[in-house]
Order: sequence, then structure tokens, then C-alpha cells
Amino acid sequence: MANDNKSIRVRFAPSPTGQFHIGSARAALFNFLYAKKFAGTFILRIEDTDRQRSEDQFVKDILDCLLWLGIGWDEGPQVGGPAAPYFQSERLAMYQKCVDQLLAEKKAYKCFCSPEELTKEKEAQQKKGAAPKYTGTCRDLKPEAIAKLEAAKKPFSIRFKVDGRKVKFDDMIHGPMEFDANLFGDFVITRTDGSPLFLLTNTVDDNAMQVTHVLRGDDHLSNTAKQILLAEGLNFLSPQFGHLPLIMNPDRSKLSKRKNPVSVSADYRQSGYLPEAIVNYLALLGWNPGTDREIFTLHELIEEFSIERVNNSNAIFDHDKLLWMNGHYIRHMAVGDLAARASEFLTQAAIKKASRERPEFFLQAVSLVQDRIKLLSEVEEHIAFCFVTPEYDAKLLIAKKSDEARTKTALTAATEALTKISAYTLDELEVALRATARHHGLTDGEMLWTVRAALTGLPASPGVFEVLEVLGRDESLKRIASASKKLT
RNA sequence: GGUCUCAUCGUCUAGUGGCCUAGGACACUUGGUUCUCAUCCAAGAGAUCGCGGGUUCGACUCCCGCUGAGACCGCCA
Repeated sequence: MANDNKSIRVRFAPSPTGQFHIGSARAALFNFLYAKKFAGTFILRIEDTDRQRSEDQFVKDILDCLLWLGIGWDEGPQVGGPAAPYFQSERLAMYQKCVDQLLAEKKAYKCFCSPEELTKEKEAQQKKGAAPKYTGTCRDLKPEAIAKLEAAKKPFSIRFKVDGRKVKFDDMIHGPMEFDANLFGDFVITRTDGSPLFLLTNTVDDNAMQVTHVLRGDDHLSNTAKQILLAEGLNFLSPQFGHLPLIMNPDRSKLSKRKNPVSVSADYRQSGYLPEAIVNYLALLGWNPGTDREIFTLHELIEEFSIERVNNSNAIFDHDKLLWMNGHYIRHMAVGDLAARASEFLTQAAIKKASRERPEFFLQAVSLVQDRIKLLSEVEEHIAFCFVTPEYDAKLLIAKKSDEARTKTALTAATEALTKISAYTLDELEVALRATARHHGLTDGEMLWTVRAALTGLPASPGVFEVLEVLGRDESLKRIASASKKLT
């Protein structure tokens, strides 16, 4: 769809009924990319018509996560715009006007059926093996009958009259689509309490906000025909629809929080994932550039994105790959950036304090582990040895195929070498330590493992020379001395 | 049950009739680098392209059927 139309307007319309979902994030991303690709407008609209389930904290979560991911909106909450307000709960009058119009034109009608009656009807249909569909009990109620029911204060919903014909549209991702409207009954657009429902509000707002393209999950594909019918009833021009494949659990069921971490903030952000990695990973789930390239910044994604290359089959969310990608971004990040971001994940008071009071040292410590972590939250445990005197079993000091006596020799020799060394630098350290090992008839492994263990107290850690350098001569000698004391 | 969608290595995917003895990435295995772990590098294993029919000189690619998976059929969105 080579489009040079500069007036593309897309929207992301989440409902604040739960923590911002990773699947929603992908829908938002694809809309954002599509808009930015064509210098169009990305609108954020909050669909909070379900007052029972909508919560302010979830609105905040949506906004925070979107911003965190770098998916900023051109129109919407906080920034406003020509179609304000962008909360559906503040647009009730507009929906009411449309409903009134539909009612006046007899394109919609009041339905007095009670929930119990409807449930019974549906169960009977399913029992017969028929499609569950409203039979239209109230569709042709006489005015007198309506007046009587209204006088009796019988609650009513409002249904849109579906005329049974074929609805065709061209889906941007799936291609030509056709639905038989005979198969669905007149659907409810307004609850008995007068509040409007999704199919209505969504359609009305897309029109009011002059949305040109609707990119949303495949789960809305079947609804599209109804919305097109409704739009026609309201004399609206329907936007172009494109339905994205869904993200699945490993067992191929629809991605759900029961089986998968789905909250962008609680499960990903707080676990130490990077927004760059999430954006990159999500973009690749259902889209590819047509080359072998896999690493893209958000900006590069905008450049490369094309709706034609969005595929149409559901995809399982692969945590391993996301984790790998997160590690990739961590490794390729400027250390200062990494240190700044990792500092937000510190939990130990001593390390927190040190990161503030000795930023240079903290930075060096972080640089030690940059290649060794996949999550920001892992930094602390990896660098802890730099800030806290290690505690470990003396056995750790003894290298493979070595013994206690040789280990003791190694420590003594190392102490001497480090004390004498002229320039306390990475290169000199290596030369000195290897030389002294040789001089004492020790293998490099025996010397290096032992010193590293004395310094870190860990079976696995950054390399000994770097650690020596970061810790500094005094601290290193101190730790080697206390290691010596562990050996009798 | 009806309607719709989808179907290539375990996973994400490339592939638009001959370049495919099917390419890349993650995961996995092995080797190299090495003081450990990781990184990095190299190699390997892994897909009779869901199944069955067609069309064609030729099909992963087109058509039909089947099977399987998913979505929708709410006074949720």
C-alpha cells in the first residue's frame, strides 16, 4: 500500500480494565509505526464505557507504559486534540445523539426482553444446534405496546436493526472479506441503564476522530461487519480495517495472564526488560523486513515498516528470544546508560548508597558485568561482590587440580606481586600475575582462579584482571589477605 | 453448533511456479578463545514445507477437499 497520503489517522483504543497487556502494546506499536511511516497522526483513545471494570490506575498504567515504550500519541489524554475529549466516558452525549438518530430513523429499536428471557432463548437455540442469535422479539413492537411497556417502567436496551445481506470489505492484512449479516441478530448498542456499548462507541468515535485506518487484533475480525453496518446506518464512511494475528501462549491458546506474563509494567518493566528490546521483539512478532536483519530501533522500525509485510498467522510468544534480545541491547548499550537504568533496580541499601556516593566506582562495577546479564534486575547480584566483602568457603579458593599448599603459595605470591607492581593497570596486572605464577611453579589457572575467588568469593564472576583493576590495589590486597587466613 | 481466519525446523520467520538437496534468528549440541561464568567465533543437529487430491513440463508456492489450531457468535472490549 504505497501511500503518500499525509492525512493518515490511526488510533489505539484500549480499555482500562486491567494492566496494560503485552498484546495491546503490539497493537499500539503497529498503529504507531503505520502512522509515523506516513507522517500521519496516532491517536490514543481510552474506551472506558464499562464503568464497572474501568479504573483510573489502569488508565495511568496504559499511559505510562506507552510513554515508556516510546510510543507517544499525537492526540489523546494529556495532549488533547481537535476531537477531544479522548475518554469515551466524556463523550456520552455524542453517542446519545447517534442513538436518537437511529431510533428516529427506525434503524434501531427498544428491546424490552429481560436477560433471563434472552438466556433462555439462546440456550434453546444452542440445544437445537442453531446459531445463537436474537430472534427479534421486540423488533416490530407496535407503538402502543412500547408505550405500555414504558409506562410500566420496564427496562429496555436498544438494538440496532441488522438487515440480512452480505457485508464486504477489504482487510489490509487478510484481503477481501465477506460476512453474511443474516447470521447475526440485531445487536445491543445501549444497555438498559442507557450507557453505550463497544460496537457503537467505537464506530462513532472512529468517525468523529476521522480515523482512516483501523489496525487491531484478529479477535475483532468478526465484529467488523457489524461495525460497517452500523456506520452505514449512521451515514459514516467506514475506515479501512486491518486485522493483526494474535499472540498465543506456548500451548497455542490465546495469550492470557494465567499462562503467561502479560503485564507490560509488572511483568516486563519491573523485571528489568528494556523498552527497546520489547518494541523490537514485538515488531518481529508478525512482521519482518524481508531481510535477515532482526535488530531495529523504534526509529528504524518506522523507516522499514510496511503493512504488506505483516503476516496473518498467530504467533506464540517466545520468552527465550525476548530475553536474548534484551541481553543483546544491554550488551550494546553505553555503560553509563546501563548504570543509570540499573541503579533503579537496586535493592540493597549498601549498594544503593555506593551508587550515589561513588558513581565512578559503580559505573566500573557495572561495566564488569555488562556481558553477563540479560535483565537490568540482574545487575545487582552480579556486582554485589564489589560492594560487600565476600563470604565463602575456603574450598572455593583451591583451583581445579590444585591443593591447599599451592593455593596458599599463590595468594602469597599474588600479594607480593601486587604490592611491587609499578603501574596498577590491566596489562601490567596480567603480566605480573602470570610471571609470578611461573616463578613459583604454578599454572596460570591455579594463580588466576585462586585470586579471582579471593576477590569475588564466587565460582563464576568477571575476569580476575578487570576485578583487580576495579577493586583497586588496597581492597584487592585486603581480600587476598583474608583469603590467606582462611587457609591454615 | 454456525461463521470467519490461519497452517514451513521446538519457537519466531524467509519463501509470491524452476535460484529450495528450503535460508535466517532464538533455543539446543559440539569445538575454539579463556582464570571461572558470560560474551565472541566456528561447526552441527533440527522441517518428507499438516494430510489427500488436482492444475502444470515443473508446486512450499495456484485450485479443491480433509484435518488441526485460533477467533467471533455478550446489556465485555
